[in-house]
Amino acid sequence: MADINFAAEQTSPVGAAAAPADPAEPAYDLIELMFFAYRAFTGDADGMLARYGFGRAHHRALHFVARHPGITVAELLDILKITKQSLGRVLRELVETGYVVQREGHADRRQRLLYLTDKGAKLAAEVAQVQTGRLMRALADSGETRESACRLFNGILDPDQRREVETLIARGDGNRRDRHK
Amino acid sequence: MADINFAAEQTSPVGAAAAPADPAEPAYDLIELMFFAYRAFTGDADGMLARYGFGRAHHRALHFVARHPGITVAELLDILKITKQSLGRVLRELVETGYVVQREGHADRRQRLLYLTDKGAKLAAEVAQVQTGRLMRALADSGETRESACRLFNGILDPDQRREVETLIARGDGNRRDRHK
DNA sequence: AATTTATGTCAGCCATATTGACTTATTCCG
DNA sequence: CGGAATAAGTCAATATGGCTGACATAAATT
Repeated sequence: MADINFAAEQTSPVGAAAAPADPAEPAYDLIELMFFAYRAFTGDADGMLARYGFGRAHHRALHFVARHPGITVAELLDILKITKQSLGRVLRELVETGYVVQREGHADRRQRLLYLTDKGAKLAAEVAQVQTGRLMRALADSGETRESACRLFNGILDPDQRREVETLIARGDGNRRDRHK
Repeated sequence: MADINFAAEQTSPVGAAAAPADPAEPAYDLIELMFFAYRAFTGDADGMLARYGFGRAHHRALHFVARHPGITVAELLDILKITKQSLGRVLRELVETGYVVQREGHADRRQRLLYLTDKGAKLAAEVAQVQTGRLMRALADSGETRESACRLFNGILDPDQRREVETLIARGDGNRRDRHK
């Protein structure tokens, strides 16, 4: 009780508002907006997947299999940065319920290549569509461009991860069946 | 096996690259950048707190107590959107290890007002500083302004949450002891 | 005095993650 | 060919952070 931090009571009388450009000043606005924004963002997927008895882990697996049809278990582990055991349970459930199928690798028959079933592709697309709606609305309401948003998010990554993530996203885009024009 | 989704193999021969302005097109770039960026962002706090035997839940409590000294348990629950039982465990550990103290409410003696100890304030500040560093580097590297980043994150929130979050952040800023100018 | 509110707590459950050890099938390599 | 390495799967135990439901206490409100 002797060492309570009386921050609130010790404020100086002169209150300056937002935007402290001082680099030593904690960017509480950005920190907290990140937290609340991400919670809202993942809430979309959480709610939709819960209706099928799945959790966040299932969604992540579903999403990246949707984006990289034929991905191997090892590659998926590398993206998600979880253990084989954790992914194993989730993947087994997705296979048992008919959202994902595994096929033997062509070149390397030890591999289990992952694909979505039609049912899985439909669910993944529905979730992606809702998330896209939220992000597009955010762009419209904020007046930001998609390019600037991408640059900002990319900048938040560790510098040595940026190239890797860019490549991954580009690779996913290359797997699209619905490319037009 | 009959209903595998052969998305990858069914692509049309004409591949258009990035930036589809089509609103019906899933914004996979933004969706995945959100995921990777948030993981990197929380990784900072996770790593630092783990050295003290704490997890992500402890960090969140610590952070919001730092920002709102004298906050009540009910208010903290409202911010974090978790149950009393979940917060209770985390809070007890933070109190037992001397990072948080509870004082009886002045007006309402049922309340337990939460404050950080000096030790707690130091840890919270250290984490906030590292997160701020990441976000400031993101702004610098992306060429975006802090204002545009805030607008974008705010836009990701549910529209009816935006005012509430803005108010919360402003209230936290009002509790700063280190306001200058 | 009765009710409501703020907080805390007990007990149990679930989801997601971890580590470590081990198996099986297959490929790679000397 | 045969041994080592690799891809995947599995068993068992553990930790964390959520949850529900039920209940207790003290203080405020009516």
